[in-house]
Amino acid sequence: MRLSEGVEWAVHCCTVLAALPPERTLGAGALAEFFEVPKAYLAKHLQALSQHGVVDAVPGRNGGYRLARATAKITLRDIVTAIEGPGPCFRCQEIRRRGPSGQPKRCYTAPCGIARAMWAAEKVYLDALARTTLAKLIAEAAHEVSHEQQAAMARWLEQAA
Amino acid sequence: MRLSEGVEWAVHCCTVLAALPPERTLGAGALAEFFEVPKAYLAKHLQALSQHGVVDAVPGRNGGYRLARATAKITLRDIVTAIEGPGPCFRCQEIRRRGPSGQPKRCYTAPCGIARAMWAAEKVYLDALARTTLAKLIAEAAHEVSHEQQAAMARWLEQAA
DNA sequence: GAATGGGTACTCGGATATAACTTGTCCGAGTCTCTTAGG
DNA sequence: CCTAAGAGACTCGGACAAGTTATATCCGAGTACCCATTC
Repeated sequence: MRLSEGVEWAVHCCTVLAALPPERTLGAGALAEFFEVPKAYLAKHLQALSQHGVVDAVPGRNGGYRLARATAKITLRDIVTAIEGPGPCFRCQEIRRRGPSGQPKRCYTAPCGIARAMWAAEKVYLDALARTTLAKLIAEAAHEVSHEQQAAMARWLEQAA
Repeated sequence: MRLSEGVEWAVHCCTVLAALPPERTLGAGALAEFFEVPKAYLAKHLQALSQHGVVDAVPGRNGGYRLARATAKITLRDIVTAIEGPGPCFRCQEIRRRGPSGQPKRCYTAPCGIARAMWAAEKVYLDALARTTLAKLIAEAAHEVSHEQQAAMARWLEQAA
């Protein structure tokens, strides 16, 4: 089990977008330059965020991306789900039905207990992600990141305007 | 993010091994027949379980696998970790250091807040898996599975002896 | 009849191909801006 | 001077390859059993 590195990219991009003045946007190219990642591939992930309503995409010359709603309303779960897809990590293949001691399908009404346990753990995981808002992440970072770097980021945002 | 289907195979195999009389073993071939899965590939996963101390492998003619300890001492976390590997799902690439506003490495002492949040969620997930013992799964299944199927499984275990 | 040595059959274990998915790239559709020509 | 039309440039969006991991397979090493031979 391994998450796509696109998740890390997406979350970081959202924190940068959160620093923008209202209505301003930032293009995939600018974000790719900011993080030194392949532009086209980052664009793919931003596209996923856009399709899931995490960010808004503005087409046209001065277009780009901006957060679709307030940082307090965006959670890590939203971003992870957008990048990784909605399906559960554990896919029950119902192998209990197969083999010599398997029974007809009608005998299996409830989901397999193993699958239920795995899904319950996944729910706990996603709930934990849902409790972490983008606003909380940014507030934490504000205390930890040096003023120097925050200034450097502000300067970069200006020149990228 | 997607778990290997080997996880499902491994857990089901453990429940079958738990039904064996003490000291009896079951080979990879028998388990593969029971679940109608490719024998060689299942063997690979059983090998992983063996290396992580979940099951014991007995070589030789009447050899095979048996649980390494009591079902109450084996958790879903043990099995998932054995199959999927020990590393975290989220691998922080430290992209915060990169790009035009990145700072020298010494400026980043604590792990990235994003990574901390992701890892905290993973810990919750693994803790949930660790609370689900094999004994609990089997006890639940005993109430749900029909007596007919339990008898079929017992018969199969006899003829596989 | 009992013991022993060897052959055989069955087991696990790791090294080896194939398939699927993640990663990475490219080009087309659409939109805003700037320029320029005309009124 | 103001307006408006058109070209241009920059944006997102989906379609198209390459690399890596998961899937599937095979063959070798080792062990216990079975049987024949011998005492």
